[in-house]
Amino acid sequence: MTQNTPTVLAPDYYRHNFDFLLRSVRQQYHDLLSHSEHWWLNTYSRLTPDAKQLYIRMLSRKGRYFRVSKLSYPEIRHTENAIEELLSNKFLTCNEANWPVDEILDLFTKPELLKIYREKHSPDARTNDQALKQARKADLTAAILATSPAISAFNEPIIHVEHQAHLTIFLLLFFGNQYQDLSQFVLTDLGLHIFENYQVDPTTRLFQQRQHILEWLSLEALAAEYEQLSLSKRAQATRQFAGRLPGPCTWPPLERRRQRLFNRVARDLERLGEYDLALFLFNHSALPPSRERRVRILEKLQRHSTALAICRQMLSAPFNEEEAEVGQRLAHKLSRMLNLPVAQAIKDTFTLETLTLPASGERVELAVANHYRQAGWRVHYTENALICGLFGLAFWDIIFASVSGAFLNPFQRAPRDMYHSEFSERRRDMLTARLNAIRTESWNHWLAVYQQKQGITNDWVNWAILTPALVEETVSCLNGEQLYAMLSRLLFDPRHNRSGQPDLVMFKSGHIQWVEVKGPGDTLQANQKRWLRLFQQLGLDARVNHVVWQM
DNA sequence: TCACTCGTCG
DNA sequence: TTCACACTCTCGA
DNA sequence: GAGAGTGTGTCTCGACGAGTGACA
Ligand SMILES: [Mn+2]
Ligand SMILES: [Mn+2]
Repeated sequence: MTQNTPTVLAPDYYRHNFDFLLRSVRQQYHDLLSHSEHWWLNTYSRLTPDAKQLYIRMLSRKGRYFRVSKLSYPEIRHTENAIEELLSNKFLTCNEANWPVDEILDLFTKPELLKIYREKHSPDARTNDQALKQARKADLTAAILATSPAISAFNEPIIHVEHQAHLTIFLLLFFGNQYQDLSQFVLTDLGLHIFENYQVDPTTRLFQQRQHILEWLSLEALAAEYEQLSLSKRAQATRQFAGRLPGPCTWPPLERRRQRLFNRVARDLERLGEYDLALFLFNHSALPPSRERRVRILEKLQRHSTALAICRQMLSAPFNEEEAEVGQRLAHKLSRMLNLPVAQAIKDTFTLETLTLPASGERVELAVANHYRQAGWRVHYTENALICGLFGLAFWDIIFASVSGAFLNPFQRAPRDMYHSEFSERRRDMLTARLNAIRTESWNHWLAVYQQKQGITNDWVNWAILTPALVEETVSCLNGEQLYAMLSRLLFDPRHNRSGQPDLVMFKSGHIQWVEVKGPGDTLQANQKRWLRLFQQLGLDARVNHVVWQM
């Protein structure tokens, strides 16, 4: 953990990163880019370094509007000239009459807004003036907005950065997601994020058609719009939004996203009591919890036998373990209502123990950890980091193996198909061989992989929690059969089985014990029960400690 | 005056 | 772009 | 007491500084 490595970057580092992004996308997606995007690329390439850099600086900042006085960078020599150049190339616009005044008012500080306000008002309106000085910035903005001021009222040129949408598309094409951006480059250069040196596949593209790009963006825009709208919790607006949801997509990744949005909207409609429309939307989604929600709505509507039929589907072809269990519970409940025979549900028999601890104000998990330390245990508060970490070490080379379409850029923490069934299917032989080697204890390179890969970003490994001593002690306490079973469970459903691992793991005289801590009012979650059941089957010591604070 | 948030930047 | 917990409410063993 | 529903606090890369607004 040595952070004192002051990496010094060239003053124009961000231009090189930006150029790299543009070059990569042009190479890979040349034929899918629009005329406008090609024009943008070509125009950009002819700009002077100063103009390029100022443009990138603006693209990297928040918002679309800027005050010229707020654009000052030591590495850009002649800002005024750069602005002129960008204006004449249509990369910037200046002081247009139809701009939204509220967005521009946000660029000014409260004292500046007060000055603008006073210039527009005669000085005899003193009473109001005093009130505004005390007011919040938002109120002041509203007061100025009410006077519908012209752009000239700001006494300073305002500029607008153009073609932000092109950058959004380029980032999407490059990263293949919505959350990584230009800052990823500098974080990597500084060594804050280190990625595995896997083989990037330049032949496989995420997007095959222009249409997919456009659908992706419009779906994201729709989802973002809904995010805002859903805060209002109004039935009328939500119903209207539902009418604007798009039809099916042929491309699976898009279709998944579309169904996620359907589930979100349908869930809100259900909360608002709009059961028919909610049912309709859930019907168009195969993603959990679509079937569960349909059953619950049908139950509320007293349509018990229809609900039971959906339960049967959940049980015969469950999407995951969670859905199977929920289906079981709901089927049980509905069968009783319909006077059908029901099988007695099997109860869990976990080791439960109540601990009475002095109230200390610290996290309940830490209090329990200290309790066990006093009894001579070496305790680690790991939650999901331990077994997930072992998974990451055991399969490191397979996770980052070169599989077509798995790696699109150098900044991935997992292959694209990590959380889909394709991950196992396409690496079956390698995974089976590794799993068997672990089962027979002939693969035992946990620490070697740890030393070799320490610090490299892997979606499965949290290096801060997973220490070498923890790895060593854990694998020495578990036999091959137990490790095999745990890793198989993660591999069976990497997306859902990642979570629910016990809070604490502890060691004493060659013995390993897992403890799930439950504070007052907390109970075991379904995913936690599933891991505890596996520990039980494997003959491992796992217990649930309920904590009562001592008064 | 001071704690806190937010945006910026390497 | 989660995951686990805190808190509340409602049933039905 | 279990199950269900809803909401919240964490994750954020971290240093830094301007601005804000609640306090005296
Ligand atoms: Mn926990
Ligand atoms: Mn816990």
